Amino acid sequence: MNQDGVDLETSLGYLLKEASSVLRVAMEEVLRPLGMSVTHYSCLELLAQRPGLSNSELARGAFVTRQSMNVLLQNLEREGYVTRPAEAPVGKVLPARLTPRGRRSLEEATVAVRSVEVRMLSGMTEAERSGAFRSLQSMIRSLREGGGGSGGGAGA
Amino acid sequence: MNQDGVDLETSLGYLLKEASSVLRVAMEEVLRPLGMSVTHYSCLELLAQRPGLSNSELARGAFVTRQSMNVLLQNLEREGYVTRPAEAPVGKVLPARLTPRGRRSLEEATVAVRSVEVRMLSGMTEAERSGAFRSLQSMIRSLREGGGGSGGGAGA
DNA sequence: CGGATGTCAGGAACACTGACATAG
DNA sequence: CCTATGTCAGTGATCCTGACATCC
Repeated sequence: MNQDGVDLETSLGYLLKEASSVLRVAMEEVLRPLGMSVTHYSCLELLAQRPGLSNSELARGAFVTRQSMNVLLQNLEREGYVTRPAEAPVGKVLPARLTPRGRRSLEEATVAVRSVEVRMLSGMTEAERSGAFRSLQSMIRSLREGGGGSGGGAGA
Repeated sequence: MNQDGVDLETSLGYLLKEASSVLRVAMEEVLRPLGMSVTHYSCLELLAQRPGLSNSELARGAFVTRQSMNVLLQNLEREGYVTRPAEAPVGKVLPARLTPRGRRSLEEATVAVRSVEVRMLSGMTEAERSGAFRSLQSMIRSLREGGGGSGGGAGA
């Protein structure tokens, strides 16, 4: 068996997909009662940690297109969770910031999300966590290096 | 900073999402020339390794709903990549199998996907890979245990 | 009867591609 | 000119919900 196949049972790629799927479901589960999607939460969290991020920067941080983030951002702005200046201080970039209401909303969500993360990491030692951290960073870096169609970046 | 936040920079959850996002993009990139989506490929791969899987089982293995998998399966059947008996041999379960055409299609895709997986794992030692494997399995197990609303299965 | 399955249908939430104008 | 950005519009894939029949 598996003379050519990747062998799903032992494939790190498959396991990575499975883990992120389970994590996504778990996060949706705790965020749904708050009327919040994962991207929604990610946006607020990004703004809390790095106030003034632009729409495009938020999109990259939440792993969606800037168009999707724009729709979300407009909703958040209309509902009073986020504010953006009417005029760009420089260029076209509109720096977004949380309102007090946005901050309160995020606090609720953070409690819920953190409980998921704590549960996910239960049963792992500190060494295992830092090992997993480094491994994931390595995978991301390797995929990004050779990934883009812009040409080979494999060299030095 | 981050008196309450999860700190995206050091969050394994965030890193997991990032890694799966990058992996997904990389897989879509190599599968697109073959006219194949990730779920499409996953379905063929599952059938190659475990012939006779039903629609519901394939859906669980590819992390989509059975309705979504059903649509895909019908397309694959109509285009001659997969066959299912007209009558269920037992119960309602229709065991699906790859046709020779499906197998050929999968072979192309496997080469492409495996190159992505190899690239992802480049720069990691064997110990790091098995460590990451165990860590991901642990995260999945922990999230599943306390996750579902079906009740606690934590007790022995 | 309940539980799991296969299948069809409608609608909703979400994301993506394409396109355009603006700014550097 | 080229790139990045913000934005509008249309499209697509996925999901959820409900429904119905079948099989254990």
